[in-house]
Amino acid sequence: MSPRGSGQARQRRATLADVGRHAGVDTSVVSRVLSNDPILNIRDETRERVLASVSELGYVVNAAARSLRTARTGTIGLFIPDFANPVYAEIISGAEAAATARGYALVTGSSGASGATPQTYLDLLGQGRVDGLLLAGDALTPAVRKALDEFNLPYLLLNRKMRGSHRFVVLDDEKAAGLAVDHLVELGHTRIAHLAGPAGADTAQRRRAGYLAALKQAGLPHDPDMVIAADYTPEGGVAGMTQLMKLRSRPTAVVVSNFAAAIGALGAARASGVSVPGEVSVVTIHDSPLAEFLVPSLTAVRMPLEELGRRAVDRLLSRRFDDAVEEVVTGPIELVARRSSAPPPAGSKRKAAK
Amino acid sequence: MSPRGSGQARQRRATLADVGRHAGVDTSVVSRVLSNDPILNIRDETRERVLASVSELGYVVNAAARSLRTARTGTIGLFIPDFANPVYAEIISGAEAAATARGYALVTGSSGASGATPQTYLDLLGQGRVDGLLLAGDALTPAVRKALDEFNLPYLLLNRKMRGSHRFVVLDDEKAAGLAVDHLVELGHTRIAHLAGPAGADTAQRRRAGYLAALKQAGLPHDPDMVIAADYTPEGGVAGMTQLMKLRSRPTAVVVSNFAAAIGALGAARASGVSVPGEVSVVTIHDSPLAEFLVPSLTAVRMPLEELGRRAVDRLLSRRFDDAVEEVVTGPIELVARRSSAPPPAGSKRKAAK
DNA sequence: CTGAAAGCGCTTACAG
DNA sequence: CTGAAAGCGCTTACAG
Repeated sequence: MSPRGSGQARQRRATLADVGRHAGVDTSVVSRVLSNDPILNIRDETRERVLASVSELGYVVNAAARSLRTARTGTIGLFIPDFANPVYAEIISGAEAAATARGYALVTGSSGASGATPQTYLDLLGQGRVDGLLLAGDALTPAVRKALDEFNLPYLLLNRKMRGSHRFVVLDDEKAAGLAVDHLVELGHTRIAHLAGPAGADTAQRRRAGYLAALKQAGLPHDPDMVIAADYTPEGGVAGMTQLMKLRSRPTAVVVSNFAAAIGALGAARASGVSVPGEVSVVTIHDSPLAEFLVPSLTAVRMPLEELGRRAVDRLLSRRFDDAVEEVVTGPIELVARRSSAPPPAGSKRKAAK
Repeated sequence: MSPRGSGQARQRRATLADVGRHAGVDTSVVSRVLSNDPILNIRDETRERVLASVSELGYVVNAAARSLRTARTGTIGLFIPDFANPVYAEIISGAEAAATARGYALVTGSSGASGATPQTYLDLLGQGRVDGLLLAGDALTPAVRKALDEFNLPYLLLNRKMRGSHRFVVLDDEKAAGLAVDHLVELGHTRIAHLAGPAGADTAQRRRAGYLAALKQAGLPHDPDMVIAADYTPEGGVAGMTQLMKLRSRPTAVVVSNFAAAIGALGAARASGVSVPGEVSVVTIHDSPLAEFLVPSLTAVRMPLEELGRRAVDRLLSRRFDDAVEEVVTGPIELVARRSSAPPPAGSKRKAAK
């Protein structure tokens, strides 16, 4: 392992040939026994002997040799922009479960880590280390796409649609935003703002669309001042909320597109002396174990992120490369009501009407 | 890639032989040109021709073939218990940077994911997919250890010491806890409690030791009632803080061993009607971008997690397998003072004395 | 049916 | 010095 000191040879691992010799059969027989080749005719007694040798010698297949021979690796890669985003923890969990269930290894890497330029990870992928790729966030740059096409490497966009690509698995972000709006409408709100995500983010666009559709459905007017792009960060939420609080006629409720931004929004409201939910209700998309512990605890729309990871792996593994995959995960989306949402203040109607 | 439909053969990728043919040289020459073999004597003109063919054919080395030949993979694995713990995001970031800088790929996996039993990932590792392993959390169970020894696979414990293992890279948790105590002592606190982590966690033990040492250093008595084991979760913090608030003679400050637990502790204080920092100050170990946005914002000891990841990779790659590695990362540890810590309430001296 | 052989794509010791 | 050949450890089509 050491770049220097090549010595210290690792104890040699048992090979198929070792097992064959030990059991007195050909290596091909061992291989077939281990892969349960239905064609193989072998006496039970011999099979037992082979298996005993395998376990006695501690034989484990050599992935490199198998992969060289079969041109498959049994590994799929998942690239995410940032391990710090808790959304991905759940996605990874589902993806790992699905990969494991199918006998694949899932390796996760970050496409934006310090020092890891896209080229770095492309080099790795181009070397045939994975059979397919799940790409979240902005991982599919034009350069990456070109390389994937060149390598003929199957891939699927995860939680992201992209112009010109017909291979993605996403959540029903429209519905999620709609649920948030519906909840606020039921509480009696009529002036509902939206802290949308960054302009470039495709999830943000779909949530925005869901917000607008739900407003329309409820017969509420759409005020463009009430929709503000905000980064998916606490700072983004602070900036957006601060702007909303400066409006002549303030919203009585805000649908925030992202949990981190919602934390910032709560902070900004507090800083401006605006009571939540007394003066303004806040609902966020994506729940988190922390939501319960914020002040006030945060009403959130829970998304089926594990299911998203699971479905993405399943689709990647079960489709031929050139098939289109355009799937919206149908897992349960539900609003978890907590303290940050309540009926609008008594005076708000009048205020809005003036 | 598809388990069914094997057809749809991927376009064949260029091999060394293709490049050699294209450039009119032997494959071995191509290999040597690409690896910059200093022994190789070749005319500049020929070298250019080879390189041109490489780029024209889009040749990329086949990792499986290289790995089979060299018995090395150029990959190291990092196993963490849980992607949802934000501490690991920073560690991964540092580890990826270090691995990339050394020409290695870092693949990250979770040892505790649903469905991924230890055996599952052991099988994968045993197949020779990585040259070495970084293990965080509880990943090194006795079974795992036995297997690693059997496979002669180099590994290093990350952020964890373990009885009987002399291969680890950890942070200076004692110092971190000490800084937290020192900060509170400077503010005038004399009754400083500790929400220690779970009994089994080695980081918890070291933080506890640092807490005790700092108390002693400050000449403060150690009250066993003031040290309470608490899970590294918001719920753990709630339970621990609730217990502390019931003490006859309450602490005026609490050093919490973990950020998630600190969030729970703040919640519990609020629920009990105890003002932070008015009645009790809270300091946590590990900073987070969220600390700023909690109510009150949370004083935290910032740890060099990226450096931990970086060092672990460096040590794993530069040591021979049987060398002992016992390293405490020396990166900067610093206390970030925010609103959750303040001088003790005026009456506290009297109260403590009664 | 079954065993022996070919060959996946590399790297590098070695014969010339 | 340099090119050709061996061989890493598998799997599987195929000859017998």
